[in-house]
Amino acid sequence: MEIEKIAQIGEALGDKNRLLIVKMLTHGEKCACKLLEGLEITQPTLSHHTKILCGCGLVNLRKEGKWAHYSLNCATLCAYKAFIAGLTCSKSDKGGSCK
Amino acid sequence: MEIEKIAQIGEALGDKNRLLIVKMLTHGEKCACKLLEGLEITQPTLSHHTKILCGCGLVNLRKEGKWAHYSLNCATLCAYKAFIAGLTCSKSDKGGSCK
DNA sequence: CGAACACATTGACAACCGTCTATATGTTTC
DNA sequence: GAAACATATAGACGGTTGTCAATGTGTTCG
Repeated sequence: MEIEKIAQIGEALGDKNRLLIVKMLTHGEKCACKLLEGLEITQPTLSHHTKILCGCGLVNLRKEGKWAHYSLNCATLCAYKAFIAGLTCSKSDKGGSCK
Repeated sequence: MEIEKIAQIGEALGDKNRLLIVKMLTHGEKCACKLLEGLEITQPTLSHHTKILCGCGLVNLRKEGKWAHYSLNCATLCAYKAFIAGLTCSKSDKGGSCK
């Protein structure tokens, strides 16, 4: 994965509300209305954030009738995890383990 | 670590040049002049980026004479790694392993 | 001291961000 | 079809961002 893409994901994760959305989605797929309950923002603002999260590929959207169901995109999340995990603190820190 | 702090780190990692700086620092401490060589930005812009990276605690600064030596802050990096690694794709994804 | 060097700070700029209100789109239900 | 509902889009707002040229600060060396 190119560095621009990683930066884009980092940027998406660089907002408290989007981080909260991602955290909520770790418990499984959720509709926008459920996400909204857990946040202190208006509905259009949530829509804006979900668009950014989908835009960087971190979140999937499944439309069902009038509902929008959001879920984490495992592939993208894992790619980001792998990149971050690969950041070692020093040369001797083999594998980047944080004991 | 509070969610605001994680978001701040994510934001710091949400820029290509800062990501490149962090990557360079995984090979050990480096002075600003060395970092500058690996980037296509001016010296003041680098200074701006290092300030942001230090500000969120991801990077350490060690001054030695006229040189500024930068290195990764293991504690902060590991805390961020732990948070990201803890983001699971689904309930059944125990431990968030990305096989 | 004075020059050269490494880096930080200032101030400017266009571009972008997060947020809101208002409104539109599409769906379900009566 | 009309009303109610779930979500998206548009437009506006102040604030922030990444970048640069210019300048300042502190250090080293002749």
